[in-house]
Amino acid sequence: MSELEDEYRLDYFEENGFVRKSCTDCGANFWTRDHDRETCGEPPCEDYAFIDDPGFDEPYSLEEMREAFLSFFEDNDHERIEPYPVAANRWRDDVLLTQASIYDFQPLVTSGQTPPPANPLTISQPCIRMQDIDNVGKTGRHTMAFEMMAHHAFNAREDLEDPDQYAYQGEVYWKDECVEYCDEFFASMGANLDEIVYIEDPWVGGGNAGPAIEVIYKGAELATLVFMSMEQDPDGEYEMKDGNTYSPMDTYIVDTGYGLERWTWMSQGTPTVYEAVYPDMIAFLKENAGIELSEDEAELVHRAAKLAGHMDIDEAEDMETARDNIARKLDVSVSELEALMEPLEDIYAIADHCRTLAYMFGDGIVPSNVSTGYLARMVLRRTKRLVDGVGVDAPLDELVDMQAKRLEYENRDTIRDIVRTEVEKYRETLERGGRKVEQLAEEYARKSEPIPTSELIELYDSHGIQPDMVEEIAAESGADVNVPDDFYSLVAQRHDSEEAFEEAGSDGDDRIDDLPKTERLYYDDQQRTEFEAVVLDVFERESGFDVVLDQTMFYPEGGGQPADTGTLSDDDGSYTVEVEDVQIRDGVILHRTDERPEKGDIVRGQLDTRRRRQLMRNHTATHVVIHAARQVLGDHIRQAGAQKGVESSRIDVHHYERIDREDVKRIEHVANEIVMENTPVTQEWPDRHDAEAEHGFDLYQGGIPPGENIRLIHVADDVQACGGTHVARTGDIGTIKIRNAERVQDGVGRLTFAAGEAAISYTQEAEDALYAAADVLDVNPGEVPETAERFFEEWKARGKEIEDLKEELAEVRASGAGDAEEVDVGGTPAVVQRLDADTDELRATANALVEEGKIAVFGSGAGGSAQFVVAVPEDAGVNAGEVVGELASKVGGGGGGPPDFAQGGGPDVDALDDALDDAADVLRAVKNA
RNA sequence: GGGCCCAUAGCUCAGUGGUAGAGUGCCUCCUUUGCAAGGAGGAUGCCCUGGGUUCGAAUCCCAGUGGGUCCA
Repeated sequence: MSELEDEYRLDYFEENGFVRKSCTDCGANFWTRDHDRETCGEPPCEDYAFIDDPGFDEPYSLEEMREAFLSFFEDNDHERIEPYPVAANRWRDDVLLTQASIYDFQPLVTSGQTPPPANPLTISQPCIRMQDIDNVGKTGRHTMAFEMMAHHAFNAREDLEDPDQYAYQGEVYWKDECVEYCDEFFASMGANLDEIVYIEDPWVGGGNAGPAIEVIYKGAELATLVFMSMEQDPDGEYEMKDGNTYSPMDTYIVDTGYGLERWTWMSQGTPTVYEAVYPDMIAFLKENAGIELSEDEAELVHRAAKLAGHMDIDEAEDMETARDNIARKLDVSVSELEALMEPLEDIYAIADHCRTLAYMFGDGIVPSNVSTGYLARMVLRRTKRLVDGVGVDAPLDELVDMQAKRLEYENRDTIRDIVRTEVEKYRETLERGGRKVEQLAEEYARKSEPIPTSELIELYDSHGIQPDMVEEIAAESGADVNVPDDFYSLVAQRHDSEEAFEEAGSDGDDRIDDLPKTERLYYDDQQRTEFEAVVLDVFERESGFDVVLDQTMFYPEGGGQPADTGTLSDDDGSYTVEVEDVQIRDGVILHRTDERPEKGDIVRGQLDTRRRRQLMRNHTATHVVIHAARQVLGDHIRQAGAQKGVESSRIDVHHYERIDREDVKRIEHVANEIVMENTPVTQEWPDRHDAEAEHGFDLYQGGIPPGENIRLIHVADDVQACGGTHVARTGDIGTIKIRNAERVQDGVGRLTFAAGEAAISYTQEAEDALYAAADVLDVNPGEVPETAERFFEEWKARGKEIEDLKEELAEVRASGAGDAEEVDVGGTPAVVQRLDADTDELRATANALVEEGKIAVFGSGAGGSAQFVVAVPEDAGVNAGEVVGELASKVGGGGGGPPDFAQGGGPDVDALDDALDDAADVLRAVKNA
C-alpha cells in the first residue's frame, strides 16, 4: 500500500502549506494545514465538535445545501445532471440499489464505451445503503437513505495510440484540481480551512481501485474524493487492501461523494443529523409518541449526542459496551441512559426508514419476495415494528407520504396504496405467525421443555417470525425460548446445502473474430421478407452449419424475440438450405442451416413470412399490452421479463396486488383501442442521453443497450428502447387477446396473450370448450354457469341423500338379519355375511349390528377386490384388527384398525367365500388367544 | 432465480394409512328477560385439482393450481 504514498503528494498540498501526519490514535496518514494536529479527527479518535457550534457561517436546510453545492460546481464549469432512480437494477444487473453517484455511470461510462451525459458534471444522487440499517438512529450520523452530492470528471490518457477507442478523450481535471474544488467549496461555506483533514484511504471496489481521500471536518466525514485509476490485474504492480493486485488503466475518473445530510447537519449543529434533515417529521413523531423530556433529561440527551459517534456497530465491539462507555462518561446509569435514548433512536430510525420507503416506492419499486421488492418489504416491516414499538399511532402510509411529499413524488396515491396493502399483508403474517407460536408455546409449556432451535428456525424461515417475537408470545404461555447467538447463521446454513455452480461454457468461437459485423437489413425495412447476400463463411457444427452472410434480413434471437426461420437459395436455384435458427455473436449473425451453402456464393434469403409476421405482431403487441397495463394498473408497472412467441407471448410486470379478471378485461380493452386507432409504429436512433432526458429510464423495460445511440420504438404514446422487429401500424396486430393472468411471484404478475390469428384461434378454442359444456348440459352457452352450479348443488344433495339411505338400509338389514348366518362366539352372537356393496355400506351395517350387541363380519366382492369389515361390541373380547388381518391374508392382502372396528381386503375375490366360511373359526381362535 | 412451509366446516385450526374432528360462528328450543350471558339439541365438508403407490389415501409419492416465507 505504501507504493501509493506518492499518489498523495499533491502540488496543491505543497503550495498551500499542508503537512503529512500520522494519527497518534489509529495510525492513519493525513494531510492538514494545522501543523500541531495529532489525530485524524474522525470518530472514534475524536468526538463531534460541531454540535451546538456549527462549522459553517449559516444554517442551511437540506434543499438549500443541495442548491448551494450544485450551483457552486455549475459556476465552476460543471453541468448539472438530474438524479437517477434509486433502483439501480433498472440500468445494471450487478446491483439492486443505487449506493453512490458513480453507480449512475457504471459500467458503460466508466469503461469508456459510452460517453457521460456531460463532462465534468455535478449531481445530487439519492442513494440507499441497506448495510447501514443497524446504525441508523443510534450514531446520530447514519442514514439508510441519503443524497450523495458529487462532481465527476471522466478522463482518458492522452498518450494512447488510438484515443478514439474510448467515448471521451483527454484530461478534464485530476487530483489537484479536485482537492482544490473541495477546499474552495468548504471556503464558500465559511469553514475554517485549518480544521479540515484529508486522510489517505485507498479505495477498492467493483474491480477498480485507486487512491482516495476522506475529508474530515470537526469530527465528521463530510466527503470522499476517489481517484479511480486502476483495474484488477493479476500481474498488477499495486496490491490493494482486498488482497488483489491492480494496474493503471487507460481511463481515470474523478469520483467524489459529499453527504448532503452531513453538510446540512454541520451547518446547523443540531444534536443529530436527523433533526437537521427532517425536523418537522421528528417533531411530529415525538409528539405523536408522547415523548416529553424534562430539562435535565433534554440536557443529558444533548450531551450524549456528542458521544453518539461511538455507537457504531461496525467499529464498536458491541452496542452494550459502547452504551456503557458513554453512560460512564456522562456519569449516569446505563439503564437510565437507555430508557432515555432508545425511544428517540427509534424515532430517528422511523423518519429515515420512511424516507427510504418513499424513495423506493416513488421510483417504482413494488414489494415482493424477490430483488429490490424484497428489500423494500424488509424495510417496511422493520419500520412498522419500530412504529408500533415506540407507540406512534399514525398510519404508516401517512408517515411515508410525509417524506414522499417532501421529495415531490407525483405518484403519492400509489405509494400510499402500496404501503397500506403491504402493512395489511404484514398484519396477516403476524396474526398467522402469532397463532402458530401460541400453539407451539403451549405444547412445549405442557412438556416443560424450551422451544427447540429447530422450531425457531422453521418459524423464521418459513413463516417470517423473528425469534424475539417468539420469545414475547411464548412468555405468555410460560414457555422458555433460548435463541442461540448464531441464529441467523443457522438459518443461512439451511440455505446453502448445495451450491449450484454452473460454468457458463462460453462459446469461445474465435473463428468469427476476423469476420465483419453483419449488416442488419431487418432494421431498414421491417416489412421485407426476402433479400440477397454473399456467403462470407460457413462453419460446421455438431449437426448442421453456421452460415455467415455480409447482410441479412434474418432476425437473430434476442430481446425475448425468437429467431426467424426460412431458406437460403443459390441464385440459379441449384440448392436451397433451411435456416433453422439464427444467433448473434459480437455483431456477427450466424444462420444455422441443415445443408452447406458454398462460401462466396450469392444467395437469396427468404423468411418464413407467416412466422415473422406473427412474431412482429406479438412484439408490437407486447409494447401495447404493457402500455395498457400501465394505464390500468398504474405508473409503477414495469416489465420484469418477457418472451415473445408465434402462438402466444407473455410479459411479467411488477404489481403489488393480484391482477384480477376485471383488470385483465380493462387492459384488454385499452390494448385493443390502441390497435383500432391504427397509429403508426416508428423507430428512431437518438443519442442515448437525449433519449433518457426526454423519456426517462422507463425506456429500458427490457435491459440497457450499450452505445452512443439507441433504437427507440414508438407505439402510440409508448416509447421503449428495443431491438426487435415491429409491424408498421398498430392495426396490423389485428387483435390482442389476453389468455391468462397469473401470479408468478409475490409482486410479479404474468400476462399471457395472443395476437392476430393466434388470438382468433384462442378465442375459438375457448368458445369450443364453452359450447361443448353447454351441449353436455343441454342448455344455451349463456346458461352454463347457472346450470353448472345447479347441477353441482343437486349432485351434492344427492350424495347426502345416498348416505342417509345407506344408513337406513344398514339398519333395516341389521334388524332383519334373519337371512344371515349367525354363530356364537364365546357367548356373543356373531353375524357373518357376504354383502357385495361398498365399504361405507358394510361399515354402516356392521355398526348397526354392534348397536344390537352383535359381532359383525362382512365381506364384499364389489369393486374388483375383496373387502372385509369387522366390528365388535366393546365387551366381546375379540380384537377386530386381528380378525381382519387373518381373513385378509386369505385373499392375498392385509388390513387392520382399532380393536373394535377394522377393515381390510385383498385382490383375490375368488377366495372371498372360503374366507368367510372360516370366519367363525377365526373369531373363536382370536377370542381364545 | 433458489430453498422451505401451507391448502380439511363460513372463520381459526387438529387429524401422519383404517368410521372426518374441535373451537368459534350459524339455526332451533329452553332459562333469563334490559343487555350480556348460560343450558340443550341441530345443520353444515368434491379433506385444492389431476395422476401414482395400497386391500384401503385427508394422510405417502409425483405434477399442477393457489397462498405464505427466507435468502441472493
